[in-house]
Amino acid sequence: MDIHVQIKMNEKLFVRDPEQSELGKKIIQDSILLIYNNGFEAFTFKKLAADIGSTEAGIYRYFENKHRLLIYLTAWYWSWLEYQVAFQTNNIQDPVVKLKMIISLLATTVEDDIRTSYVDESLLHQIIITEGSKAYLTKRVSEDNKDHLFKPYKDLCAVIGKMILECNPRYKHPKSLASTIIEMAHFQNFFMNNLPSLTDFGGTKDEAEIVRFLEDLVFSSLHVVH
Amino acid sequence: MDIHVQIKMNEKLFVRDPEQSELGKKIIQDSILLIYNNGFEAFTFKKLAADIGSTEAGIYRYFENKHRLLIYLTAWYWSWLEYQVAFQTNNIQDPVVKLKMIISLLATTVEDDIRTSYVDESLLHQIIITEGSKAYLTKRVSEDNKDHLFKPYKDLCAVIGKMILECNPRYKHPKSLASTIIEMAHFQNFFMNNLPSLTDFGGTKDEAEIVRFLEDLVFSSLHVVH
DNA sequence: TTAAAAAGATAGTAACACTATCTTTGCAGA
DNA sequence: TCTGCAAAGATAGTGTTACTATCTTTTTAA
Repeated sequence: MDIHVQIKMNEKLFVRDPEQSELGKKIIQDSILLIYNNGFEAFTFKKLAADIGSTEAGIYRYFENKHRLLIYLTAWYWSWLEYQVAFQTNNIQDPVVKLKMIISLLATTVEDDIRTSYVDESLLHQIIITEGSKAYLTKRVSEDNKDHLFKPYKDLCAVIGKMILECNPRYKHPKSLASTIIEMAHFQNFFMNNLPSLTDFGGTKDEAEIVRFLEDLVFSSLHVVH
Repeated sequence: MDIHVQIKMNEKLFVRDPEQSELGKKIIQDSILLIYNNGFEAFTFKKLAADIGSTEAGIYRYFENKHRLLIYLTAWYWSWLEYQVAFQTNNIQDPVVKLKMIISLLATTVEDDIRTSYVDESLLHQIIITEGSKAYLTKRVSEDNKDHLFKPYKDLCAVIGKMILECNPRYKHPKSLASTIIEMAHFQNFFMNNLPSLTDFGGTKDEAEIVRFLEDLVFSSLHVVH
């Protein structure tokens, strides 16, 4: 089987669709590498262009600026993760088991999905942990939100919210609990590796502990035994 | 009573202590205003200098760069909040009541503390919500952490962690739950106001609902009735 | 009174974040 | 095979940002 998963992205995320050309794909591939290695602050279109043997102006033909590229990467990641969730929870009936699967997908190192040739999901996952929230923590959030740039994130949150209600239809804050799970899956990971005293996992640095923490948090809140 | 609260800051946070001069205090006061109004990305030392009628070089005599200034502001805020927590929970015996007080302090709009003349805590609170995590979400975290720049945040987290254990000594993840409370008090507020579909408070936009969400989250996890 | 610390004034540089324009390449249809 | 047009490459230029340096003036504290 030689299946390629392609994710249809909102057209406002780019100037020219990077999935439609070799240069576009190289921009995605190498920007992931560069941001992963040097961080988003140190990342520039000039360095990216040099890396892929193109020019600054060439990159600008695909993305308005580096912030838009970051939003693109996060949107891509959340879309891909929602697909993973749908795929991995398919045929599971028990919403508690489903929710556990989602927590595990969120909080555990992802492997590179070979069906998406030019995106290294495991690097992208690390980028989302460190840089993801910078996509929306800006003065422009509302405008960007009107352009539906955060739809994949919100969709995933809605999916998780629904599953929470399936576990306990009387729970009062499904969406807030969903966004808490998503954010904390990443923040606890970041803290564990960089500011360990903010977590209880500094000793082992084991992602499985984050999963246990989140499961306990969620199912205690839902008053569901797991 | 004319009491002035002064917070002793780590010397690595600045080049010259801004609390020791008029210019320094103006830098703090006006940087808060500027970042509040335009966001951290658009904030520059040049604009700040123009605003306070000084020069760019003048600002650099106090802070190495704008990122250090942001770390300073966040460190100041967390120190001030820990003081608030100590003050407001003094004479309360019941750890559950104490924890509720902390949640309320974290998640509710703060009023400007008149004892700190040049810092507007209510604006600073808003800045911390939007820009706070950018202080540590960088490639430099570990180095900055070695210089103890995040100590006030970690101290507050430790205080909350202790109180969690007072409520339930057998709870397994006090520090992670503490950092979750802190982060979510802010993120749910940001989401409520900017990406409301990520929360259950989009309709009312009422901070009291965030408090209820967090209390339910915490006391469910601790298996404590509140 | 004096000297040294702080602040002000001014200038300069490298990198960043773009925009513009012109040329070359590749490829699809007539 | 020719033609036309879109994508990419090459090059240049501009305003801003993020600093650093140096010199002068003002303030302050011994």
